[in-house]
Amino acid sequence: MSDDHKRAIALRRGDLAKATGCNLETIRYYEGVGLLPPPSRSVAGHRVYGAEDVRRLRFILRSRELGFSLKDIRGLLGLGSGSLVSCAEVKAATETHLNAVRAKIADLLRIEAVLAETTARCSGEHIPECPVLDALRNP
Amino acid sequence: MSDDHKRAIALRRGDLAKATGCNLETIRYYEGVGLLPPPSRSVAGHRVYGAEDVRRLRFILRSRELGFSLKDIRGLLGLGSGSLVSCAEVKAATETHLNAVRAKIADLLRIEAVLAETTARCSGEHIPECPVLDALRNP
DNA sequence: TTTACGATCTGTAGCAACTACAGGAGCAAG
DNA sequence: CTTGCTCCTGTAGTTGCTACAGATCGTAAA
Repeated sequence: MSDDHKRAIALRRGDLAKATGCNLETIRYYEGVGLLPPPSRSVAGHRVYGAEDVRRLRFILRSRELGFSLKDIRGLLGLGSGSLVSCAEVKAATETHLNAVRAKIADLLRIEAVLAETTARCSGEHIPECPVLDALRNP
Repeated sequence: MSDDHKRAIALRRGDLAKATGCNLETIRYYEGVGLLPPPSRSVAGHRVYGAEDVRRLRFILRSRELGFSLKDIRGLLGLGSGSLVSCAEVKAATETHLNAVRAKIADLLRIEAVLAETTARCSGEHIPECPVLDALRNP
């Protein structure tokens, strides 16, 4: 009478993949790296998942969409050490990540400016010296 | 009398690394993947580089800074197949890459908006439900 | 019942683009 | 001659998957 007192849903790996949009093999991978707990098994040894696994995997995938690394996500899930992640800790992790994202955006904007400028200067004709190649040659 | 008619400079691997700012091991790696040609060797078997190697490695590093993949760079260097990369081909490759960069920027801006909004909504206090975790849970 | 097809199981190898080590030699200075 | 740096080779680790190979399992039609 412990586990699920409601009629438990039982999903196979392919079902979980479809339910979450996750790649089939990635599920096994996440189990391997400890993001998903080892699920119970059918008599034949097939993995059997429940509603909690769906929620957890959705959380992981959503975090990945937002650019968190698997290490970050381990933290968000409270698998780091002391467990029981506090709201403040999650906020801190998110802010750190936000800074990293902003840094990357700044990087890419600089790159974009250089690329846009160089291609704009290039006619595509057979000119003695190519400004694009020049830009690559001269930092 | 062929190779270098000027007094050739002779750099060891560490010298080339310093001259370009490239990591020492990366030089060997680039040789392995065919971006740098196998250099001549000293009697003892040590790699010996010249001015052309410095130019080529600088070109590679600069391209990497701008986010080109090694595959892209192989193309820019004309190692693909028919060699002799035309200005138009370089321009096309650069524009393709520019589009990819812009797409990535757009991605990151969306991510940034979500992260900024969620952390703004979070006080860091012990509130029943954490809006950051909610945001991760509900796509 | 048999047979076929799909889904699942395991382990392992591959991708990018490096980085870092282990264990052995070379070379210059004190 | 010894110390200490550089260099040599090959290989393993990183991150986040993805894709096989070869075996087994579950189900549905013939």
